[in-house]
Amino acid sequence: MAHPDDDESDLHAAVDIRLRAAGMRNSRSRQVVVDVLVRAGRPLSLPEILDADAELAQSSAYRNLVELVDAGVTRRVESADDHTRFELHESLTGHHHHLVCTSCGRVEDFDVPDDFEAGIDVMVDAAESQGFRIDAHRFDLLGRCARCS
Amino acid sequence: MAHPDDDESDLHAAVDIRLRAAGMRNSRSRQVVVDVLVRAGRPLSLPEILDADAELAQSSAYRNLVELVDAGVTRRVESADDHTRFELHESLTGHHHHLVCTSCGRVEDFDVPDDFEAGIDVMVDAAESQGFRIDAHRFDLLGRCARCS
DNA sequence: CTTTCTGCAAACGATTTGCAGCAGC
DNA sequence: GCTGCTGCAAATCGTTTGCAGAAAG
Repeated sequence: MAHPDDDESDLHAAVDIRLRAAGMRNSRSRQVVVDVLVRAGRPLSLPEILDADAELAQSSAYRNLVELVDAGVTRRVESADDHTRFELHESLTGHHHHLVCTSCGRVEDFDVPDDFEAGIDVMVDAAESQGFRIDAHRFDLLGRCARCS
Repeated sequence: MAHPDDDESDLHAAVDIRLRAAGMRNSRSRQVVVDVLVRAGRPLSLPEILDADAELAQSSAYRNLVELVDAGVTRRVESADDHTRFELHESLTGHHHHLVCTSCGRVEDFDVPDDFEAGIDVMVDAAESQGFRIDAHRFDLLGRCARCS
Protein backbone atom coordinates (compact mmCIF):
# COMPACT_ATOMS: atom_id res chain seq x y z
CA MET A 1 0.00 0.00 0.00
CA ALA A 2 2.94 2.33 0.61
CA HIS A 3 4.14 1.96 -2.97
CA PRO A 4 1.11 1.24 -5.11
CA ASP A 5 2.95 0.95 -8.41
CA ASP A 6 5.55 -1.43 -7.07
CA ASP A 7 2.90 -3.48 -5.40
CA GLU A 8 0.94 -3.69 -8.58
CA SER A 9 3.84 -4.87 -10.72
CA ASP A 10 4.79 -7.33 -7.97
CA LEU A 11 1.28 -8.58 -8.04
CA HIS A 12 1.23 -9.09 -11.78
CA ALA A 13 4.55 -10.88 -11.57
CA ALA A 14 3.14 -13.16 -8.87
CA VAL A 15 0.07 -13.85 -10.99
CA ASP A 16 2.24 -14.66 -13.97
CA ILE A 17 4.24 -17.15 -11.93
CA ARG A 18 1.12 -18.91 -10.69
CA LEU A 19 -0.38 -19.13 -14.13
CA ARG A 20 2.76 -20.71 -15.52
CA ALA A 21 2.98 -23.07 -12.55
CA ALA A 22 -0.54 -24.22 -13.42
CA GLY A 23 0.40 -24.64 -17.09
CA MET A 24 -1.86 -21.76 -18.11
CA ARG A 25 -1.18 -18.99 -20.58
CA ASN A 26 -1.09 -15.40 -19.43
CA SER A 27 -3.68 -14.24 -21.93
CA ARG A 28 -5.01 -10.76 -22.45
CA SER A 29 -8.41 -11.37 -20.92
CA ARG A 30 -6.92 -13.01 -17.84
CA GLN A 31 -4.79 -9.93 -17.32
CA VAL A 32 -7.86 -7.76 -17.72
CA VAL A 33 -9.85 -9.76 -15.17
CA VAL A 34 -7.04 -9.49 -12.64
CA ASP A 35 -6.66 -5.76 -13.35
CA VAL A 36 -10.33 -5.15 -12.76
CA LEU A 37 -10.17 -6.96 -9.41
CA VAL A 38 -7.03 -5.08 -8.39
CA ARG A 39 -8.61 -1.74 -9.21
CA ALA A 40 -11.86 -2.54 -7.44
CA GLY A 41 -10.21 -3.48 -4.16
CA ARG A 42 -13.28 -5.49 -3.21
CA PRO A 43 -15.01 -8.67 -4.39
CA LEU A 44 -16.97 -8.21 -7.62
CA SER A 45 -19.84 -10.04 -9.26
CA LEU A 46 -19.66 -11.03 -12.91
CA PRO A 47 -21.88 -8.12 -14.03
CA GLU A 48 -19.65 -5.70 -12.10
CA ILE A 49 -16.57 -7.14 -13.76
CA LEU A 50 -18.10 -6.89 -17.23
CA ASP A 51 -19.18 -3.31 -16.56
CA ALA A 52 -15.64 -2.44 -15.58
CA ASP A 53 -14.21 -3.50 -18.92
CA ALA A 54 -16.24 -3.56 -22.08
CA GLU A 55 -13.91 -5.86 -23.96
CA LEU A 56 -14.63 -8.87 -21.77
CA ALA A 57 -16.91 -11.62 -23.00
CA GLN A 58 -19.19 -13.08 -20.38
CA SER A 59 -18.41 -16.75 -20.91
CA SER A 60 -14.67 -16.17 -21.00
CA ALA A 61 -14.79 -14.05 -17.87
CA TYR A 62 -16.64 -16.78 -15.97
CA ARG A 63 -14.31 -19.41 -17.32
CA ASN A 64 -11.23 -17.44 -16.40
CA LEU A 65 -12.42 -16.58 -12.92
CA VAL A 66 -12.92 -20.25 -12.18
CA GLU A 67 -9.60 -21.26 -13.71
CA LEU A 68 -7.85 -18.50 -11.81
CA VAL A 69 -9.35 -19.97 -8.63
CA ASP A 70 -7.70 -23.29 -9.50
CA ALA A 71 -4.43 -21.48 -10.15
CA GLY A 72 -4.57 -19.80 -6.71
CA VAL A 73 -5.02 -16.30 -8.15
CA THR A 74 -8.67 -15.65 -7.30
CA ARG A 75 -11.20 -16.83 -4.75
CA ARG A 76 -14.98 -17.18 -4.62
CA VAL A 77 -16.82 -15.01 -2.11
CA GLU A 78 -20.41 -15.68 -1.02
CA SER A 79 -22.55 -12.58 -0.67
CA ALA A 80 -26.25 -12.15 0.06
CA ASP A 81 -27.72 -11.94 -3.43
CA ASP A 82 -27.78 -14.45 -6.26
CA HIS A 83 -24.39 -13.54 -7.70
CA THR A 84 -21.15 -15.22 -6.79
CA ARG A 85 -18.37 -12.68 -6.27
CA PHE A 86 -14.67 -13.06 -6.92
CA GLU A 87 -11.66 -11.44 -5.30
CA LEU A 88 -7.90 -11.84 -5.52
CA HIS A 89 -6.54 -14.74 -3.50
CA GLU A 90 -5.63 -13.89 0.08
CA SER A 91 -2.01 -14.84 -0.50
CA LEU A 92 -1.88 -11.83 -2.84
CA THR A 93 -3.87 -9.35 -0.76
CA GLY A 94 -3.53 -10.54 2.83
CA HIS A 95 -6.08 -12.17 5.11
CA HIS A 96 -9.21 -10.13 5.68
CA HIS A 97 -12.94 -10.36 6.19
CA HIS A 98 -16.02 -8.84 4.58
CA LEU A 99 -18.84 -6.40 5.07
CA VAL A 100 -21.85 -7.66 3.14
CA CYS A 101 -24.86 -5.56 2.16
CA THR A 102 -27.99 -7.66 2.60
CA SER A 103 -29.89 -5.31 0.33
CA CYS A 104 -27.75 -5.01 -2.82
CA GLY A 105 -25.11 -7.68 -2.24
CA ARG A 106 -22.16 -5.28 -2.31
CA VAL A 107 -19.11 -6.63 -0.47
CA GLU A 108 -16.24 -4.62 1.00
CA ASP A 109 -13.06 -5.78 2.68
CA PHE A 110 -12.73 -5.41 6.42
CA ASP A 111 -9.78 -6.00 8.74
CA VAL A 112 -10.14 -7.50 12.17
CA PRO A 113 -7.77 -7.33 15.18
CA ASP A 114 -5.09 -9.99 15.54
CA ASP A 115 -6.45 -11.19 18.86
CA PHE A 116 -9.77 -11.91 17.20
CA GLU A 117 -8.01 -14.10 14.65
CA ALA A 118 -6.20 -15.82 17.49
CA GLY A 119 -9.56 -16.60 19.07
CA ILE A 120 -10.63 -18.35 15.90
CA ASP A 121 -7.67 -20.70 15.99
CA VAL A 122 -8.68 -21.81 19.45
CA MET A 123 -12.07 -22.98 18.18
CA VAL A 124 -10.71 -25.20 15.46
CA ASP A 125 -10.01 -28.02 17.92
CA ALA A 126 -13.60 -28.02 19.11
CA ALA A 127 -14.79 -28.10 15.52
CA GLU A 128 -12.55 -31.01 14.64
CA SER A 129 -13.99 -33.01 17.52
CA GLN A 130 -17.27 -32.81 15.57
CA GLY A 131 -15.60 -34.73 12.76
CA PHE A 132 -14.62 -31.86 10.49
CA ARG A 133 -11.10 -31.19 9.27
CA ILE A 134 -10.99 -27.38 9.28
CA ASP A 135 -8.76 -25.48 6.89
CA ALA A 136 -10.30 -22.04 6.59
CA HIS A 137 -12.87 -19.73 8.04
CA ARG A 138 -15.17 -17.01 6.89
CA PHE A 139 -16.40 -14.14 8.99
CA ASP A 140 -18.73 -11.50 7.59
CA LEU A 141 -20.58 -8.58 9.08
CA LEU A 142 -24.00 -8.21 7.46
CA GLY A 143 -25.99 -5.03 7.14
CA ARG A 144 -26.75 -2.22 4.74
CA CYS A 145 -24.12 -0.37 2.78
CA ALA A 146 -23.93 3.42 2.62
CA ARG A 147 -26.01 3.49 -0.53
CA CYS A 148 -28.77 1.19 0.72
CA SER A 149 -29.14 2.65 4.21
CA MET B 1 -32.52 -30.30 24.96
CA ALA B 2 -33.28 -31.58 28.47
CA HIS B 3 -36.92 -32.21 27.61
CA PRO B 4 -37.10 -32.90 23.88
CA ASP B 5 -40.85 -33.41 23.73
CA ASP B 6 -41.68 -30.26 25.65
CA ASP B 7 -39.24 -28.27 23.58
CA GLU B 8 -40.73 -29.61 20.43
CA SER B 9 -44.31 -28.76 21.33
CA ASP B 10 -43.16 -25.32 22.54
CA LEU B 11 -41.48 -24.86 19.22
CA HIS B 12 -44.54 -25.79 17.22
CA ALA B 13 -46.62 -23.44 19.34
CA ALA B 14 -44.13 -20.64 18.68
CA VAL B 15 -44.23 -21.38 14.96
CA ASP B 16 -48.00 -21.32 15.00
CA ILE B 17 -48.03 -17.92 16.68
CA ARG B 18 -45.63 -16.47 14.13
CA LEU B 19 -47.57 -17.81 11.21
CA ARG B 20 -50.79 -16.28 12.50
CA ALA B 21 -49.02 -13.01 13.24
CA ALA B 22 -47.96 -12.96 9.59
CA GLY B 23 -51.50 -13.75 8.46
CA MET B 24 -50.46 -17.16 7.19
CA ARG B 25 -52.27 -20.46 7.56
CA ASN B 26 -50.67 -23.29 9.46
CA SER B 27 -50.97 -25.76 6.63
CA ARG B 28 -49.92 -29.38 6.57
CA SER B 29 -46.90 -28.91 4.34
CA ARG B 30 -45.62 -26.00 6.42
CA GLN B 31 -45.77 -28.20 9.47
CA VAL B 32 -43.92 -30.90 7.60
CA VAL B 33 -41.17 -28.53 6.49
CA VAL B 34 -40.68 -27.32 10.04
CA ASP B 35 -40.70 -30.89 11.36
CA VAL B 36 -38.03 -31.93 8.91
CA LEU B 37 -35.80 -29.04 9.97
CA VAL B 38 -36.38 -29.77 13.66
CA ARG B 39 -35.48 -33.42 13.21
CA ALA B 40 -32.39 -32.66 11.13
CA GLY B 41 -30.89 -30.29 13.68
CA ARG B 42 -28.79 -28.70 10.96
CA PRO B 43 -29.40 -26.58 7.86
CA LEU B 44 -30.78 -28.57 4.93
CA SER B 45 -30.84 -28.06 1.19
CA LEU B 46 -34.05 -28.47 -0.76
CA PRO B 47 -33.12 -31.95 -2.02
CA GLU B 48 -32.34 -33.01 1.55
CA ILE B 49 -35.70 -31.71 2.71
CA LEU B 50 -37.56 -33.51 -0.06
CA ASP B 51 -35.70 -36.74 0.67
CA ALA B 52 -36.74 -36.49 4.30
CA ASP B 53 -40.43 -36.46 3.49
CA ALA B 54 -41.85 -37.99 0.36
CA GLU B 55 -45.13 -36.10 0.49
CA LEU B 56 -43.57 -32.70 -0.14
CA ALA B 57 -43.82 -31.11 -3.57
CA GLN B 58 -40.72 -29.24 -4.68
CA SER B 59 -42.36 -25.96 -5.61
CA SER B 60 -44.42 -25.81 -2.45
CA ALA B 61 -41.41 -26.61 -0.30
CA TYR B 62 -39.42 -23.77 -1.88
CA ARG B 63 -42.34 -21.41 -1.61
CA ASN B 64 -42.95 -22.28 2.03
CA LEU B 65 -39.32 -22.01 3.02
CA VAL B 66 -39.19 -18.48 1.66
CA GLU B 67 -42.49 -17.50 3.23
CA LEU B 68 -41.37 -18.97 6.54
CA VAL B 69 -38.29 -16.77 6.32
CA ASP B 70 -40.57 -13.75 6.02
CA ALA B 71 -42.58 -14.99 9.00
CA GLY B 72 -39.41 -15.29 11.11
CA VAL B 73 -39.59 -19.08 11.33
CA THR B 74 -36.73 -20.07 9.03
CA ARG B 75 -33.50 -18.57 7.79
CA ARG B 76 -31.32 -18.93 4.70
CA VAL B 77 -27.83 -20.34 5.18
CA GLU B 78 -25.07 -20.05 2.59
CA SER B 79 -22.94 -23.13 2.16
CA ALA B 80 -20.17 -23.98 -0.28
CA ASP B 81 -22.08 -25.70 -3.04
CA ASP B 82 -24.82 -24.50 -5.35
CA HIS B 83 -27.70 -25.20 -2.98
CA THR B 84 -29.16 -22.71 -0.56
CA ARG B 85 -29.80 -24.29 2.83
CA PHE B 86 -32.50 -23.45 5.35
CA GLU B 87 -32.57 -23.75 9.13
CA LEU B 88 -34.95 -22.74 11.89
CA HIS B 89 -34.70 -19.10 12.89
CA GLU B 90 -32.16 -18.37 15.61
CA SER B 91 -34.86 -17.01 17.90
CA LEU B 92 -36.19 -20.59 17.99
CA THR B 93 -32.91 -22.47 18.25
CA GLY B 94 -30.47 -20.01 19.81
CA HIS B 95 -27.53 -18.18 18.25
CA HIS B 96 -24.91 -20.45 16.77
CA HIS B 97 -22.42 -20.76 13.92
CA HIS B 98 -21.69 -23.35 11.25
CA LEU B 99 -19.21 -25.93 10.11
CA VAL B 100 -19.30 -26.09 6.32
CA CYS B 101 -17.95 -28.95 4.22
CA THR B 102 -16.26 -27.49 1.16
CA SER B 103 -16.52 -30.83 -0.58
CA CYS B 104 -20.20 -31.84 -0.27
CA GLY B 105 -21.77 -28.68 1.14
CA ARG B 106 -23.01 -30.30 4.35
CA VAL B 107 -23.53 -27.81 7.18
CA GLU B 108 -23.58 -28.54 10.90
CA ASP B 109 -24.26 -26.25 13.82
CA PHE B 110 -21.38 -25.14 16.01
CA ASP B 111 -21.33 -23.19 19.26
CA VAL B 112 -18.66 -20.62 20.06
CA PRO B 113 -17.57 -19.20 23.45
CA ASP B 114 -19.35 -16.12 24.77
CA ASP B 115 -16.18 -14.08 24.83
CA PHE B 116 -15.76 -14.68 21.12
CA GLU B 117 -19.24 -13.27 20.52
CA ALA B 118 -18.33 -10.30 22.67
CA GLY B 119 -15.31 -9.67 20.47
CA ILE B 120 -17.58 -9.46 17.46
CA ASP B 121 -19.66 -6.70 19.00
CA VAL B 122 -16.52 -4.63 19.41
CA MET B 123 -15.84 -4.70 15.68
CA VAL B 124 -19.22 -3.42 14.66
CA ASP B 125 -18.22 0.19 15.37
CA ALA B 126 -15.22 -0.12 13.07
CA ALA B 127 -17.45 -1.57 10.37
CA GLU B 128 -20.00 1.20 10.68
CA SER B 129 -17.26 3.78 10.16
CA GLN B 130 -16.93 2.21 6.68
CA GLY B 131 -20.49 3.29 5.98
CA PHE B 132 -22.31 0.03 6.75
CA ARG B 133 -25.13 -0.30 9.23
CA ILE B 134 -24.45 -3.76 10.71
CA ASP B 135 -27.24 -5.92 12.05
CA ALA B 136 -25.94 -9.46 11.93
CA HIS B 137 -22.85 -11.54 11.41
CA ARG B 138 -21.94 -14.89 10.01
CA PHE B 139 -19.00 -16.98 11.08
CA ASP B 140 -18.26 -20.35 9.53
CA LEU B 141 -15.44 -22.83 9.84
CA LEU B 142 -14.72 -24.43 6.47
CA GLY B 143 -13.23 -27.83 5.86
CA ARG B 144 -14.16 -31.40 5.15
CA CYS B 145 -16.85 -33.29 7.00
CA ALA B 146 -16.32 -36.75 8.44
CA ARG B 147 -17.66 -38.39 5.30
CA CYS B 148 -15.54 -36.38 2.86
CA SER B 149 -12.24 -36.49 4.76
C1' DC C 1 -67.99 -19.62 1.56
C1' DT C 2 -63.90 -17.05 0.95
C1' DT C 3 -59.17 -16.83 0.80
C1' DT C 4 -54.94 -18.94 0.89
C1' DC C 5 -52.25 -22.98 -0.36
C1' DT C 6 -50.84 -26.77 -3.37
C1' DG C 7 -48.85 -29.18 -7.28
C1' DC C 8 -47.96 -29.35 -11.93
C1' DA C 9 -45.62 -27.63 -15.64
C1' DA C 10 -43.62 -23.82 -17.79
C1' DA C 11 -40.52 -19.82 -17.14
C1' DC C 12 -36.35 -17.64 -15.36
C1' DG C 13 -31.69 -16.43 -14.75
C1' DA C 14 -27.04 -17.33 -13.26
C1' DT C 15 -23.56 -20.19 -14.73
C1' DT C 16 -21.49 -23.75 -17.77
C1' DT C 17 -20.26 -25.89 -22.02
C1' DG C 18 -19.61 -27.37 -27.27
C1' DC C 19 -17.40 -25.86 -30.94
C1' DA C 20 -15.10 -23.34 -34.78
C1' DG C 21 -11.81 -19.90 -35.32
C1' DC C 22 -7.95 -16.96 -33.05
C1' DA C 23 -3.78 -16.16 -30.20
C1' DG C 24 0.20 -17.29 -27.08
C1' DC C 25 4.61 -19.05 -27.10
C1' DG D 1 2.62 -24.91 -35.95
C1' DC D 2 0.69 -26.85 -32.04
C1' DT D 3 -2.11 -26.25 -28.14
C1' DG D 4 -4.74 -23.63 -25.36
C1' DC D 5 -8.00 -19.59 -25.31
C1' DT D 6 -11.95 -16.88 -26.97
C1' DG D 7 -16.69 -15.75 -28.10
C1' DC D 8 -20.96 -17.08 -29.59
C1' DA D 9 -24.94 -19.55 -28.87
C1' DA D 10 -27.07 -23.42 -26.86
C1' DA D 11 -27.54 -26.21 -22.74
C1' DT D 12 -27.91 -26.83 -17.65
C1' DC D 13 -29.87 -26.60 -13.35
C1' DG D 14 -31.41 -24.40 -9.06
C1' DT D 15 -35.14 -21.68 -8.14
C1' DT D 16 -39.45 -19.03 -9.15
C1' DT D 17 -44.04 -18.42 -10.94
C1' DG D 18 -48.93 -18.89 -13.38
C1' DC D 19 -52.81 -21.18 -12.81
C1' DA D 20 -56.70 -24.39 -11.84
C1' DG D 21 -58.27 -27.20 -8.27
C1' DA D 22 -57.95 -28.44 -3.04
C1' DA D 23 -57.89 -27.21 1.90
C1' DA D 24 -57.92 -23.92 5.99
C1' DG D 25 -60.78 -21.28 8.87
